[in-house]
Amino acid sequence: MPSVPDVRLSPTSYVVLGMIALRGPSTPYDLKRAVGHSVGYFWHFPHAQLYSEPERLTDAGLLTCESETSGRRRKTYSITPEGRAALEAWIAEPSDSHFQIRDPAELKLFFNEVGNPDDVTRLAGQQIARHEERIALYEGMVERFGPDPADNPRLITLELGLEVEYATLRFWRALAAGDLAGLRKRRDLLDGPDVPDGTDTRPDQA
Amino acid sequence: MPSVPDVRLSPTSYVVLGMIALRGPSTPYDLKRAVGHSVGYFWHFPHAQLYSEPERLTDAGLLTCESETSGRRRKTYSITPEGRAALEAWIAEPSDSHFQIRDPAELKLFFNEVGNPDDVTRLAGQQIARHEERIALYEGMVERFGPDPADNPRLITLELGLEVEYATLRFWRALAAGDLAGLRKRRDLLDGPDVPDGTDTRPDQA
DNA sequence: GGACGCACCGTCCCGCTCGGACGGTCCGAG
DNA sequence: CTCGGACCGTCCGAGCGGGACGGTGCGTCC
Repeated sequence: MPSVPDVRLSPTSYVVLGMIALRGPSTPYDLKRAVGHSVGYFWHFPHAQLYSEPERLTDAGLLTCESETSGRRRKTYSITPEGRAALEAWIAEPSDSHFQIRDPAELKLFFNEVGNPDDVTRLAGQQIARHEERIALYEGMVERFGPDPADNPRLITLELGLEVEYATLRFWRALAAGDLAGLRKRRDLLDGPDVPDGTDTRPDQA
Repeated sequence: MPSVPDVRLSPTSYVVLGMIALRGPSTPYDLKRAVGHSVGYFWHFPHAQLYSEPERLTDAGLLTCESETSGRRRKTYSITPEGRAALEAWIAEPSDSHFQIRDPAELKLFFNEVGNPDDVTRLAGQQIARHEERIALYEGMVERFGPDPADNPRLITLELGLEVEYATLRFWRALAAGDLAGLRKRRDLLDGPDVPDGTDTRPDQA
């Protein structure tokens, strides 16, 4: 196996690698569309990177590139055994970091003290609408593929997306209704009132 | 009111503005710590930006800067009326974008087909532990401040964080147990089995 | 059937982001 | 006084982000 120049593989790298592994040889534009209606829903990747990243990965020996000569300039990338190995290694290795939720609305909520109170109400209304829309979208997808995740393993991720969307929706509805206590109560109903496990990680100062 | 050179205000900008609005005059290091045990939990901001961003904002007239002369070089930033106005305007204005969940684990799950099946099991186990830890941390914070969000409006955001953490935890537990159907069932129990509202946004191709 | 219009596709650019390395500062212990 | 370690600030280089721009192919209309 030829030695691979060490490159930093970012999440973007793995998305490219993964998409090509799942779909077979692809052009950047293929990737753009594939990402756009799958992982793109919860993690946005700007399209320009889907052009530059495969180049990097080709240099690193994880992809090979075939340029079309006639007509529209177009490059088709395929995954190499090294690429597949790198992808599998990443999947198998323990995850390094906790998730991030990048939600401007959440920031606005946090800083709501400086605005005026009914900003929060408006914000909540907006978020409710937004998340309802998302849920309808996701539910539609589930419906079109059948509810059984065995049919399409990629749909498992959709289920996670739905769970999070519903949770967020519940939160904003409770906030709009001024009933956060009810939210907590319903949560306990599902999970039991006790904190799960509780390693004694001490929360730090706030 | 002096005219303000137009600058792009990013979420980072508003975090800086917001933190200074809430806390009063602060040094970048103050901001770093304040962010670190609040918004930093769900949206990571690299510390270097908390030094450079206030500079930008000062140029834009949204902050003022006072340098300490003696001892350690240190700059204390305060918010100007223009800064506060910009912040309030942002809070009031409708949110532009949907949240993003940047979770490497979610990506790994999506690409699980290419790895081997028990990678998923290991992943689930890891995530369960990770989220339980987080929940314990957050619950600890809630406890220290009392459960009544009226006591501290900043804690409302914590409640959202908890809701999302619990949802995610439920998902990974269900996945580990091989019972995603049960997950869906419990969700219906909370929200009713019907898709909320459903604007007829058609899901696109998959 | 040439000219036009528009969707499709690829590239470039520039400012910001990111994380880590590095260096200075303060304070307590030895 | 000196040393060490926590505290604090700056710098740098690679990567990200998103929008502008330009080319390509195809259908349409005169």
